[in-house]
Amino acid sequence: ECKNLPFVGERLANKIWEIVQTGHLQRLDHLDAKTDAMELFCNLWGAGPKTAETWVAKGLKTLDDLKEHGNLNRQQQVGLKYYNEFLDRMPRSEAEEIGNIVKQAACDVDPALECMICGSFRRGKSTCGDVDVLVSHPDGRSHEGVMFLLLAELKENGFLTDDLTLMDNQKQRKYLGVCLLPGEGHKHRRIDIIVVPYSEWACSLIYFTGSDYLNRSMRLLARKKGMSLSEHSLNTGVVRKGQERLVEGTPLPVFNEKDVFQYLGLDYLEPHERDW
DNA sequence: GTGCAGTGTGA
DNA sequence: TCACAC
DNA sequence: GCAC
Ligand SMILES: O=c1ccn([C@H]2C[C@H](O)[C@@H](COP(=O)(O)OP(=O)(O)OP(=O)(O)O)O2)c(=O)[nH]1
Ligand SMILES: [Mg+2]
Repeated sequence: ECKNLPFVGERLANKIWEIVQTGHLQRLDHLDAKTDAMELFCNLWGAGPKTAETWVAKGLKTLDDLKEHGNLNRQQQVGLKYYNEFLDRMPRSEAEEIGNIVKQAACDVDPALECMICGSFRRGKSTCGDVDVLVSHPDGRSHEGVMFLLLAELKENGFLTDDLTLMDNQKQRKYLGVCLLPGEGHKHRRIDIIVVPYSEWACSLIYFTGSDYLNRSMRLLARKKGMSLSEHSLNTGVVRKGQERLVEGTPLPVFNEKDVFQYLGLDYLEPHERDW
């Protein structure tokens, strides 16, 4: 029956069948200590399968082992510090509070700045894994240097507690970090901020609203139509040989999200319909 | 059987 | 260039 | 797992 559901094929259906019949999946019995450690380590921000593999190979098993012998890079140290806090998601209302603080700070930097909370929040989800904020300036040029000023503003009152990207130059447009709402009883939360030229607002908005699955689907569709979609632009006349791009193509005029759907021949999707 | 998105940051 | 992230 |  469930095999008729999308993304449930024969292999998965058999597993579901086994669980329904026996209340158990044998395949899970063979999972060992190594698998446990791999999962533990891959949930650390900044670590993936490769790094986890080297840690397991060294015989490391616990988070305490990592602190001592993991040779953690800067991001992973932050990941370890907030390991448990980063595991869970925040209520939508909290994401909104965090977003509002960023909006206020942006307004203090320049009242003309436009600021939108994207990601799962914009898709209307009831919980959010982090807060994704898109920032730009409608005059088309004053976004330059804004990231630096915005972060300075947000650090003023200790709202940003840790950086996962370094601000080693003024030109950075993508910030990943950690924030903490003022007052008691709040957890540290992940925050992502991007500052983009206004000409890229629509493509950035599509990208940052997601979902990631929808982004990949739209980008694949673009590719099949000889186009290329990124957070910067939708290009036409792209010529590829496998992965490499032989001809860049030309950016199509895109003024809003609807334009992108239209060029791709898709019906427009409201943000809450993009939650694939 | 093959391919599966495109880009930014850190080291 | 690779690993990891969005 | 799915589209081709
Ligand atoms: O591999 C990825 C990951 C993310 N994104 C885009 C879509 C996504 O919606 C947005 C923000 O990323 P995030 O990881 O925050 O996802 P989310 O959709 O906001 O979910 P969550 O509630 O877990 O934060 O960036 C991609 O295009 N590709
Ligand atoms: Mg998010």
